Amino acid sequence: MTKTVGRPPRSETDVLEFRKKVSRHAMALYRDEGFEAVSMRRLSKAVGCAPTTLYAHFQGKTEILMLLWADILAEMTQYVQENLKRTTEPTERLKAAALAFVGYWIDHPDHFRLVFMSNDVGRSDVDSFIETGDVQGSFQIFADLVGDLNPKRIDVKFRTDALVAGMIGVALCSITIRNYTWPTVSMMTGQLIAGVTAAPQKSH
Amino acid sequence: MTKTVGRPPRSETDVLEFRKKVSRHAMALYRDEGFEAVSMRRLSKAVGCAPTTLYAHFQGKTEILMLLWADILAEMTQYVQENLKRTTEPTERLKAAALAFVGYWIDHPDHFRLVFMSNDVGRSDVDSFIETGDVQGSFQIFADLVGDLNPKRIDVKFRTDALVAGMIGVALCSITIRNYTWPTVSMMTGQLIAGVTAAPQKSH
DNA sequence: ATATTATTCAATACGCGTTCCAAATATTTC
DNA sequence: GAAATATTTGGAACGCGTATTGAATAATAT
Repeated sequence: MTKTVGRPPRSETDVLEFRKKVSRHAMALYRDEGFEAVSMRRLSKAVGCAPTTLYAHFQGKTEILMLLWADILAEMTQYVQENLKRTTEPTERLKAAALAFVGYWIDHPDHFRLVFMSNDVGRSDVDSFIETGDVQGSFQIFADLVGDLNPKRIDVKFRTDALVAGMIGVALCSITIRNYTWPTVSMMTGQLIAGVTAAPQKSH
Repeated sequence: MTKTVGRPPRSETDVLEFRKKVSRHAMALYRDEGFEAVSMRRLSKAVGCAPTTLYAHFQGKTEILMLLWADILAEMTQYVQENLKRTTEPTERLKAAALAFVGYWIDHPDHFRLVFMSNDVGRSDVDSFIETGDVQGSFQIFADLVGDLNPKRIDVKFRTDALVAGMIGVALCSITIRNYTWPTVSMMTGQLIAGVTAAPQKSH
């Protein structure tokens, strides 16, 4: 409102522009040279600013890594969609999607780490304003499949979320606890789906 | 067989002794001062050796952190056992155990990170000879509960593993993706259990 | 132009995981 | 003792995430 003397703060568009630039370079670094190439020093060099400047725009590396989520989640979603069996049989479709989902992460453990293991566990007081829309979007496909499976649309939201969390767990376990003899991904995934298709929970 | 001249390699007992010593100090550091206190430099100081010596006995920090798994898993198992409802109703017992399991990790995110998020994802070529017995042991309680639930003991092993992986996924999601509005832990866990109690999978 | 304010910058620092290397030490056989 | 071998050590180095600080620079109102 009131005009003040001196240089004005960053304009909204400037902020977004810079964030977009950082995002682009971080993505390029990650795609071309892998996870470890995305360091604050190298990234700042690519962007063309001082390392400290990054900290004026982001509260830490974690927030920058989140810029890469959207791309990976989009790629994963596309992969899942390609692997949808051409059946109309709902259970078959859901199973195919689930297998593709878990398979994608197991085939790309670096991507998995980026999305699910790069948060600062413990420091939950920091208000990280992530674009949760990305996450929501990539889960939507499963919500649809679960919905198709259950025309009455009972408990679709939390059945879907439980399935997704379960699949992420299967991926995590398969990736990180490698010397334990886990059942096949197919078997464990089938088990999760059995839960989704089960009768509604009695809310007591 | 043939005696060779010169100093012999470390004796088996010496190796074990040193590993035990490192384990003790790592544990003390972690319990007393938290995750970030367990650094190679501080740990070596506590042990009383040079930092580089640790690398002669372990292939990296990850292998040292694994020494802490057993303790945490034991504590978690005990917590689960304490929270077993006094019911004999199998489903109730399993549900109580599952809720305790997930709750433990959510209440101790640092422990969760230590056990499930400190592996070097991607470097799977390294043959990490972890004591998988620890993991096996802490899952056994669930195998028992699942077995009680299903007297015919059909698919107990992979039903249990799927449940455990699912619960770990629920914990991971609740811990790391905090701004997404997940259903309650109770609801998601109930969903997983529904899968365990479902009819056997048709193996096709 | 000048004062004022916001932002960027370079430099420095800390501790981190990890690697390399030459010097020192320990333990054995001869 | 000497020679041989295994291990430990200290020191330095690299790049890392992050924080601080004071100087430089940019953009505005007057």
